[in-house]
Amino acid sequence: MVKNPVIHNNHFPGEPAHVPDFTVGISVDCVIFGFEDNKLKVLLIKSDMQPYKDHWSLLGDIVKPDEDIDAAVSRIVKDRTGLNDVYMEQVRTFGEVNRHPKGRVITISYCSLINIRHNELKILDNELHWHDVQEIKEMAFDHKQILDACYNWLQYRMQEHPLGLRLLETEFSLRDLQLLYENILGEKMDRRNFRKKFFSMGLLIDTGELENNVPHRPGKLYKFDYEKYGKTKKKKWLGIDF
Amino acid sequence: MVKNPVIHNNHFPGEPAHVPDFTVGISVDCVIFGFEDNKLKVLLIKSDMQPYKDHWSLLGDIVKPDEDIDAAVSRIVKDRTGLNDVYMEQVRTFGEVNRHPKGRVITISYCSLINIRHNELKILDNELHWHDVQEIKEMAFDHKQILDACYNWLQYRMQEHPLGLRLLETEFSLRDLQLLYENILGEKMDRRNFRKKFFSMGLLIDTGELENNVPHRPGKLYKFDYEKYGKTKKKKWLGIDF
DNA sequence: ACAAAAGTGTTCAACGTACACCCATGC
DNA sequence: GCATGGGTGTACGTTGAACACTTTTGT
Repeated sequence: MVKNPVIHNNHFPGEPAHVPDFTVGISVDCVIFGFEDNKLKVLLIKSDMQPYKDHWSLLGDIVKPDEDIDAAVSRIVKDRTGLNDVYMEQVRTFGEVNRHPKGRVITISYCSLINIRHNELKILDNELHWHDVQEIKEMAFDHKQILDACYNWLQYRMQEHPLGLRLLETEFSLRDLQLLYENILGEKMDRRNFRKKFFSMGLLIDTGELENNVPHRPGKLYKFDYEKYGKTKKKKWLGIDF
Repeated sequence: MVKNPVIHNNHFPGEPAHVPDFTVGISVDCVIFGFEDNKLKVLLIKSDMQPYKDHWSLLGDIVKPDEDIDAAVSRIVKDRTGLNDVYMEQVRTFGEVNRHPKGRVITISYCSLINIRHNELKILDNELHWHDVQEIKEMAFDHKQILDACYNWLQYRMQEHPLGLRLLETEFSLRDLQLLYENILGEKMDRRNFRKKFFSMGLLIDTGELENNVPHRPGKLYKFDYEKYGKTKKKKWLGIDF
């Protein structure tokens, strides 16, 4: 499927002298995380390509020739979840020669975090739905490797930045927040220390509301102060502000 | 230069159903850092492509159709510096539609760290040489943006991991090490605290040698214990051990 | 009354930071 | 003997970790 794999120049340019005329496909693959029932979930569909038919696959597509990479990711997320302006970040590019059975395809992986209840799945072909990240063993292509990289990325990043909040409802209890951290990081935490740490950031707004329909003393509900957070000085990472 | 930009399917596959037949170029760009005269340096050549002719450019090349991405980077580094087995890491992929004047080219940027004295520059076309990172203002394509991302990456990473040592001679004084950190991070540090911190890692081997030809009391020379470092438990980051 | 989780402070250890003096060498 | 940087220790503040009891609500 690689056509005319001929390179027309060998002069070691500092940059390509022209676009070569062999075909390399560029795709993006989206690891869209959600959180529900105290479990980290990822949105997958079934592959219909041999030899991976019926294996689970990330949501991906070819990047169109006149489309920015981020735009391709936004398009996929929008088409599948109905959501615009989703939090997303490039994680890593995978391009082993034989990673794709139909030819050379290099894929740029992105991680997105969404609230699983504030979206509605669309284009439900190939059994699009949410899967427990912990249960996933095998996947099509090198998608397990990509998922692992994104999960690992999430674990690191959420220890430094309040990313995880995007997985929760806009109003949440500190219990919700702690369970989110405990489940994604895979470790129990001390409730007092956890609360202390979050309050000391000064970015939680007490809504005045309480949980309801809980069979115990209801906890306070908070919102995250995105406005204040936006004004705080942040370190840069790979040229991007957080 | 984009040929036949036609996509043959619109069925939202979880993966590309086949490699599309429009041409997208894939390149790698290498930010090869060195350190000399207390300055961080990067290896650049002049571009000979309009409209960037005579602008400085990173070392890059098209990824060959049967070549892994890492292999392309190794090839470029080897061809330019003569070095094998250089430390390198993928940083980020850049792919704006109009980033390249000759068509759609997506580039995967890598950062490499080498000892500027333990290599010999090869293929010296287009004024290949080392430049002070601090002095670089304008570059060809989006290469300034790539350089900034890699510099920022280096600043972060070297605060967590002893990467920077790869920029020094195999035997170095603590003064060398501190100057390296101060220059790359752009801040003065306390000598006693700096030494304490490095010694507490337990990864410096006293060679028994001393500096010579210095107009003051000579400092001890150390080696880094790569063997012991290799055995220490490390955290994972994007699926890669450090 | 009981079950379940909310809410709350203190102590200790580890770590980072600030800071000043004597020592060895070259000139 | 003087200039230059090498080499060292202590005190303090901040941060993260460990740890238990009272309060509020639903059943």
